[in-house]
Amino acid sequence: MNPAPIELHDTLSGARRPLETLEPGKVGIYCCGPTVYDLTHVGNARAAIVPDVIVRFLRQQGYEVKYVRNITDIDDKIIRRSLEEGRPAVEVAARYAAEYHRDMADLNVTPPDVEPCVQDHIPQIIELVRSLVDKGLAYAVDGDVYYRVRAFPGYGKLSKRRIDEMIEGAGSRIEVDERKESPLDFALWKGAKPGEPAWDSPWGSGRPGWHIECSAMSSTHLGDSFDIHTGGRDLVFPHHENEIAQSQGAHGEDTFARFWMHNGFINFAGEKMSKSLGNFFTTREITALYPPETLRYFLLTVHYRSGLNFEIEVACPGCGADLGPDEQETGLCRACGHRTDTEELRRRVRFPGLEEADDRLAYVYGTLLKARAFLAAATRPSGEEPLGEATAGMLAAFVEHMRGDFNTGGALGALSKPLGEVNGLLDSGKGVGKAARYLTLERFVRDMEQVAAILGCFGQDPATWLQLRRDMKAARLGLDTERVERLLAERTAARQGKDWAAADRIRDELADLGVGVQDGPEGSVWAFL
RNA sequence: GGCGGCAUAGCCAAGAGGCUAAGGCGACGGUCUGCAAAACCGUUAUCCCCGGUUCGAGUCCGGGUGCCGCCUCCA
Repeated sequence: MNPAPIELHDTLSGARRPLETLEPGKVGIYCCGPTVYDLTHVGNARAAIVPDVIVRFLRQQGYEVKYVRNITDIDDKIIRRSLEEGRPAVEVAARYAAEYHRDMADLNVTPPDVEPCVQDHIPQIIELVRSLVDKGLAYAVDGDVYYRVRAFPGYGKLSKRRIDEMIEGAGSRIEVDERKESPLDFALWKGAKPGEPAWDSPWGSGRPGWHIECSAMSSTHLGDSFDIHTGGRDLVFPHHENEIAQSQGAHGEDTFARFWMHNGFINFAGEKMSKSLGNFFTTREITALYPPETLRYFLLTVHYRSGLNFEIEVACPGCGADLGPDEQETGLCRACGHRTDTEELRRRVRFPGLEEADDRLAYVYGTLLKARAFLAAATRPSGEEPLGEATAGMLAAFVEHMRGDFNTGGALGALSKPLGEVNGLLDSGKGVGKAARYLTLERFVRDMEQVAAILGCFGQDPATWLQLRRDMKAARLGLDTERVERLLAERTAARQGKDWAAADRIRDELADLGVGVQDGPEGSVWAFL
């Protein structure tokens, strides 16, 4: 157990605070998981990867972590979807839960210790609602039960707003239900409508409202009080505000989550991802183009609380010009007048940020591959030698950044110098003793395993990953790899005959395909330019 | 309208009072190379504007300006 403090930003206090857990050495964390009504999008991916890295880091630091991430499988959106698909809501939920699990596995997200779902917690939910009614914090109307927001003094403390301001601002936007005492009162229990999933309750047949499940499931699995609660920024209000009202209303003001962590949004072309804007991308659309780890790495290059911009490039199929945002929307190229339909444009989208992440990952894995090959071919020296300075300090610097509110961006930056140092040693090793060279590389490889355990990146077999990456990039670019191999063989023959002119001509031809060659002592290999 | 967040080099991005403001991409120069590429080395910023607090501020406070988000389903 490392005594150095871990600091994290808490939304409720609005400040960075040292992590002090309820029980020393133990952390209970609740993560608001998905509502399973559709395929996960990249925003969902981020909301899962962020707590995953937090949990991994806390464990690496010696904490015993109990990680709970729920699945919301009863909800208006699921019911709507089930009507669209003409299938029972439970089937819809089960299907998208399975898809979610597949995406999470692809993205190397550690499964939670407990993954509760609403359907399995109806009794706990009813009990919680009943206790709120008993305390005067909720009231039943016609089979519905509403939370009496004005009866909870702290309402608004998380999202930093006041009830009166909200009513004023929202008056024109919320359809006021006359049966509610206040427009802000929210449903804890909804009376059954025909065709909807329903359970018996003291207020008649019905189902839980949106927020109550997280209050019930967190206390069931982590207790009335626990350490960390995470979710996307948009959940601050109303979801988490309402959770606080429910849980503290039922269990006391000094209960519930001690730290609230919220991850920032992913934006496309500078604006929030949204279906209506057509800038909505599922996780799978991305992982069809790039290795899943590339997406994961890309999401970790920025601090979790910041917004993250996904730049999009689409070239006009007609003239190759980059299309601007409005051209992307209309599909009409201003330069040549070519019109392209939306589906076609989506297939042609390129993500410069992901390209860069992909290249960077290839550099890291390439380094790892070379370092391991070197170590496998050499014998370990006996005795001790001072290691390369950057490599020796790498893990400590990395961890230091992580301790400061899980700053993955800064932590990743701490790998650069060591990476350069290691590649330098691999290249020549000049000016460094043989033993120091070996031991530095050994240390690097070993510490990168720690880094990989924390980030969930850099942990695959380098050769396998590099191959996957190359295949996907070839597919993405429409590269004929057989032709490349053939040209490469021709060039090798030319070089052996010292026919430099022919060799250079073939190299130009390969360059036109987007491929560069690297000549080394063991022959030539190709890579993307 | 209310509330919140952000503004650091050509682009992305760390930084939460104090040694020479991380890192990545790009660009330029060099090493290596048949020439290249890859890899390595080097160069490339005084932090939106104004005022204040402090011995000292990118970092704190006040006022501008500009983006973004939430207030309705949203990760």
